[in-house]
Amino acid sequence: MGRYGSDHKESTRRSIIEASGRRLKLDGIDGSGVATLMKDAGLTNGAFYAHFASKDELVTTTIADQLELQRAKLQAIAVDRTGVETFVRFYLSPAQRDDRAGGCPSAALLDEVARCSEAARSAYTAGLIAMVDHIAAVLAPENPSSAQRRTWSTVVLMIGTLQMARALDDPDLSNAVLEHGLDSALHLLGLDHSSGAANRESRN
Amino acid sequence: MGRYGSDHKESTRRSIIEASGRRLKLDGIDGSGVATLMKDAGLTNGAFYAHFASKDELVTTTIADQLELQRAKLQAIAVDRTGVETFVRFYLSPAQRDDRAGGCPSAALLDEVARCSEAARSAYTAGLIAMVDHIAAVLAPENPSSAQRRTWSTVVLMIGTLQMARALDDPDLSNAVLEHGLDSALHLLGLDHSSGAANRESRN
DNA sequence: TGTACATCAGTGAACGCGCGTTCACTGATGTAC
DNA sequence: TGTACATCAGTGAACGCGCGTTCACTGATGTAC
Repeated sequence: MGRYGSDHKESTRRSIIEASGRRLKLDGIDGSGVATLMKDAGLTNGAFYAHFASKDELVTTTIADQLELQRAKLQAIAVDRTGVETFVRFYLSPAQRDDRAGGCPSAALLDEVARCSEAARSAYTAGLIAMVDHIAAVLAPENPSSAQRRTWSTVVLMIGTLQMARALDDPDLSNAVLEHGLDSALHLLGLDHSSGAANRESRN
Repeated sequence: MGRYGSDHKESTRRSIIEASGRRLKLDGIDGSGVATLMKDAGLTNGAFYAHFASKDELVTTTIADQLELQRAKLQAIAVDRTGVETFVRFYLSPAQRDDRAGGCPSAALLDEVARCSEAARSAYTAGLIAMVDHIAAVLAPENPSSAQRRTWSTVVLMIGTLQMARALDDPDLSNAVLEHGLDSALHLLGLDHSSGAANRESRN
């Protein structure tokens, strides 16, 4: 054996992936260089290729890891309908909007993922399906597929809302878009406590 | 005067902005170099700085231009409620999804815009407000502000849906997400012709 | 127990390349006389 | 009318820099004998 413990390399690999998750979400995929990613993990650029065959392999691995982390968090919080609402309210909060490095990978990277390699898009697709399936199962335990439509729509609404809230340079408008998105997300999921359109209109 | 007509430089500038619109949407902002942008416009890199002070200035100008083009298109199509529905149906079509270079600037660039300069974000914000205001005015002519909530939510839903449809690597799932997004967008706008939740459920 | 060697995660300089930007120059036209 | 000059959009080479990637080397440890 060398000078390191038997699980040292694996733990280094994990620290690279975790640092990469934060950096990619903060600066984007094209905006993050290998040297910066390694520096974030406390290493120098040369060690990178002992862990990954290419930057694209790290990107793919990071996307899969980020979605898995988010799925675990979703599963812990969204145990029932009230839990789903809690998750949605947290997701569409100013705190989540302002935490780019620690927040949702989809909101930070979705349009870049669309330009990524087949491997990265495949990892992303698998991660998203897992989360949508979980939400649909909570909303309609007896018949999850019946909740697929509103679940997919709500997920893309939430992602789009967070992206928009980050892009707009007017803070009041950004907050308003978050609130509108929250109302509509809960409405699409059937989790709003209003009696119909008249009630919703009155809140505008 | 030099060897060119009096409006030659202005028309060259326009051709750079138009080529830039396509290229930025195709390869992203970080993914598009000045030399490529100029080559797309039929020029060499050196001429760039006779038209723009920096790449960021072109990006800002291009974002403003793209949103203005989209606003003009929206205004031409969405003249009444039926027109809004036509616009939404076109937006969430496979053809729009597959036309990245010619399609929606928000769907192609929204998460990159969030990382852009203040000037670019400001141009984006102004462009989005103009479009949302137009739609809200068509939906509720007597009281446009009452339609702001559902309009903003629908716009972010549409953008998120198109991004997701482009990121997913399963064609069937991508099509399904487009269709779910369309149903939900029309529902949020009050343009669906269903009688309620039961009808929507049955379509899943 | 002591010494020579193998291991291997990590270092840091270097590769060729494309980035955003600068600049001396080109050359077709209009103007001056 | 003919010639010298000014104009200026566009050219293309070059700047320093950071990119993704490669590689000879380091050095602390475990193993062999």
